[in-house]
Amino acid sequence: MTSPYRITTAIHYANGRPHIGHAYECVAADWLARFARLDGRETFFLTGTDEHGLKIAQTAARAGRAPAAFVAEQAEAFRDMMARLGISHDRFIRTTEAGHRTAVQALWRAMEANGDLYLDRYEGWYSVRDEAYFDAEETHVGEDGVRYAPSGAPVEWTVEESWFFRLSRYAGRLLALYAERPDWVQPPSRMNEMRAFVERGLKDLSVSRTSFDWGVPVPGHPGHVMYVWVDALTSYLSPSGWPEAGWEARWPATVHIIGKDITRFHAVYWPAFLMSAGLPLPERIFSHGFLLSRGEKMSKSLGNVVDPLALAEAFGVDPLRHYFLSAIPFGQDGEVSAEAIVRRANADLANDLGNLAQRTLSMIAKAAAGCVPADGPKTPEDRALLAHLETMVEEARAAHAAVRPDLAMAAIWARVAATNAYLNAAAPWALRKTDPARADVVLYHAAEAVRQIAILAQPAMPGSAARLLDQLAVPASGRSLAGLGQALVPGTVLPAPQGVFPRLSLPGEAAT
RNA sequence: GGCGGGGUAGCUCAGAUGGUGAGAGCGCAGGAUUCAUAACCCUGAGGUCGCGGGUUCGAUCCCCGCCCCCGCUACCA
Repeated sequence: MTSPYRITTAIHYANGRPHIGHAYECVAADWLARFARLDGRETFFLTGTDEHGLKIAQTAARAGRAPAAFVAEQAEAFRDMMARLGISHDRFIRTTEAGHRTAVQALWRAMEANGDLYLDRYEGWYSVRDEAYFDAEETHVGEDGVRYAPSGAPVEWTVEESWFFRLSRYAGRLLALYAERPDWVQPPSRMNEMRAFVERGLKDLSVSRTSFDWGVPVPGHPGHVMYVWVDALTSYLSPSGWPEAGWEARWPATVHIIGKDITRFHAVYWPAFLMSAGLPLPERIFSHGFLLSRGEKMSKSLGNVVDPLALAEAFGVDPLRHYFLSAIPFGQDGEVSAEAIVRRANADLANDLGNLAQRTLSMIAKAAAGCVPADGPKTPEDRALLAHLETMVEEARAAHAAVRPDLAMAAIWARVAATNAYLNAAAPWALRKTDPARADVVLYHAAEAVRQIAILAQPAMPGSAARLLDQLAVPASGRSLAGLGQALVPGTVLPAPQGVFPRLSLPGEAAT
């Protein structure tokens, strides 16, 4: 009944430091992976760094470093960020690993054996700074007589011997794939773009470079290094051990989580490579949006760059994760600011969930002698609350299947609000004086709600949710989705309640 | 230029195969309450559903035109 769940983030280009976009993608993928594990699925969560290419060689050279040492340091920076954000990847792949190189070369040979690779010449206007060729129409000749790329970098006519991949062969098969599985790429707008791109016709793809050597060598052709995307995309496959036996346990991926800017590489080139090599395709590509600051893409020149680790440091990892997952419809661009994170954390975490847990647990501590109170005859209100809780997991599963953490969060918070309303209506603090047995029943149900909510909250906020479950004395064995049915046992001794979600304030603002 | 998506409450968004008073969360205001993290709960304020035409008994949802925003339009990643 449970199928394996294999998820990847994009492979992070090791040319720069980790930024908030990497953090966002990692947190989203982490939520998906943790949810799958919680649901009892065998999960393989892969992330890593893309460490080859001319730009990295150049950046390393500028820093006076050997490329290998430079990328090792960069990879550490990514690992460190992930550790600090609580990312639960099972494998961190680096494209400079020997095993990866072996897999890339094996993929190359497989494509070659299928007749999809041929040696030719690539020529055009090349910009060294952009590391790219441009069509003549894209360039312009300046007043100084020099021809420039759109970026403003000078270009020169360059002829390079290059291997080509017969991408043109695959247009029909790609269109058939898109037609058969319209949700193969999500959101739908990205699928439309990919279909339009392929319908315009595909040219063969230059897949080797002779202008630098920091990459995977083309087998049998010294002087040629593989185009970085052949190398990078294969990093999703190489951790499986392919082409050695046993790779089927780790491939194909259930979903690739990527940024919208690299959709084409994943939705066109990658399936074509795999088709050529006779390998199964990933089951889905999900392109998320960008994080914006003050309505614009972050850039150093605008001075609106937001550092993810600084945010985690200032406000806590879980509030940051909660913001990423709940505040932004996954797939769309979203705004990030300290103000927005604080507002969200105070509204959802401190006021709603934190306060719900605190009022429930402190009433139990005071009135029920610190034990799970006794259950009893149920009123229609009790049944309504329980019924509402019971549908929470299916809503969350549907959101997970749709790769929409935001919808799962909305489903959970609907129960938080319902439980607060239930408590207000039942008023156990008043009942305590008139009908203590009934007060116990109400508190029992409130505690049950907190338990179930905390279980579902674990993928988003592992640390905070665990603290809630600790306070309800929920055993480790009862914290999975399968454990949702294990109701609290009256009489269980509970630890003294402690606030889990403090109210936040902006730096410089008086705490209230 | 071509193709695609979008313009709905202060903000972020949902929604209606055309028809009782257009929704949610946040924010804001008022009320109630005091178990709780000045939190929770209730109520509310009224947004010409981008602009102008058309079709229709009736359109914000259909058609036409216009304005604006965004994405894609291949070999940087």
